[in-house]
Amino acid sequence: MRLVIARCSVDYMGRLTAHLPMAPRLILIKADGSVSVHADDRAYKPLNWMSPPCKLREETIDGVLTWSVVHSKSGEKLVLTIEEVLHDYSHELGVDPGLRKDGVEAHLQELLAEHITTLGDGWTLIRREYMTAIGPVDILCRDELGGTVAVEIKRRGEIDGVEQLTRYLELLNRDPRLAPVKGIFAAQEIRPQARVLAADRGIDCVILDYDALRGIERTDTLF
Amino acid sequence: MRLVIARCSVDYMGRLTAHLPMAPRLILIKADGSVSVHADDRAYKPLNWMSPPCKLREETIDGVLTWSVVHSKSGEKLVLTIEEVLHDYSHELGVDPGLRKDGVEAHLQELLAEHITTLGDGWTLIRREYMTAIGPVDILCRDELGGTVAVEIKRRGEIDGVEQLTRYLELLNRDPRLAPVKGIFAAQEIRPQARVLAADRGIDCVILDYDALRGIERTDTLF
DNA sequence: CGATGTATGTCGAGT
DNA sequence: ACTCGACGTACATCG
Repeated sequence: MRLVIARCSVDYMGRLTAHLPMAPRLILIKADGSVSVHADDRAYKPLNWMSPPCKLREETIDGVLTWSVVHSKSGEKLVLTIEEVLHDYSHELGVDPGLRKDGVEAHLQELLAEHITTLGDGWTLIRREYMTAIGPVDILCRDELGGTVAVEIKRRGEIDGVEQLTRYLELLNRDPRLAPVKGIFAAQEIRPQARVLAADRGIDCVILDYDALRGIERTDTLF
Repeated sequence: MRLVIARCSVDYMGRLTAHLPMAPRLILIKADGSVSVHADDRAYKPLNWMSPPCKLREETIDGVLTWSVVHSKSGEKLVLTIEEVLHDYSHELGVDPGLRKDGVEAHLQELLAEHITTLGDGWTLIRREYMTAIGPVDILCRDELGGTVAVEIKRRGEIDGVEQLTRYLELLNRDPRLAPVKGIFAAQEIRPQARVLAADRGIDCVILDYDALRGIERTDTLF
């Protein structure tokens, strides 16, 4: 990891063309080869950057220090013209042990599958990740009358999730062993427009309470 | 802008729960209040971060240095436990003059509207951003036989773009002054699955050559 | 303020 | 290697 603070101008020629006029900025060079140019705002997003794999070449042209970063595959190019280096510090960090995450969609799916009766008394799970030609349906189950139900789970329910479930339902309903298949769109939060579209398609909406589902799971292991 | 390299462990409690075990990392504190924790890889993306507006509080609990960053609106929390500070440097950068960009979707739409015959000889523009109840169609035009054509433009053509165009077509075809309306899905690059779905819906796909379109525009102003 | 569409999205998983 | 969907997506624009 190398940290350079310098007055520089930057030109990016790649998926788009962009230019940054001369100003003091942080240039961050990571061990994976990536280069990013940060201002003192915009949260963690750099003004400009190059992702690995790429190569940095330092050269002096007519007395002007220039750093050229070229992407090894696409040929995208980032050119930094350095006017003045204000700080330059390098430090070896080593490989990071990595991040452990909890609480994403996969977990929601797991929890709902284990507690499928959340959707209704007498409901039973057929299986999680039920495979179809166009991809896996999150949950396939039966309601209390034995009717097939396909459940699409999202953290936030938006229109494209309803479209996705619609495509699954269309396919599943071609299978005479399953048809008729009802749809349930389940999410922690469902956008009004998605709700309207779902209603129009005859799909039921269910709000999932993540904490409550997790609570069922952990009633025996509370602090 | 403050750059700290330190051995630290990190806990995030917010939209999800995450933990980073103790290891040396870069902690980047910007003037806008944002805090990000970087490893020596993963391009520009931090392992963990807090976006502004947020507040950083440094305190020592039982001899352990702790930085708590709390988001001012959502209450999300990032806690850094610092074991050893290896480098600590601050520098005022001032306000950045900002980035100038070229080459996005709006420009593609403009260019295609101006050169609608790219789609076919004798084609004519009805209008850009043709308004419907569910939103504006990118381009509405007539083919050489006077038939109405709705064009959806994307930089990258994916399934949801086809869905969007399908909804527009359904609506436009209810207008007897326009019907029948054909659909064209135009993009610099179209995903195979999007292409299949489009074919199934009777929608034509067109690949847009941004450089060529821009070339028509600039033949008189070359370097 | 919510809804919508773009992004140099990035990232990871599956094929 | 490529495709696809999720993301603590973030972000701007528009109603």
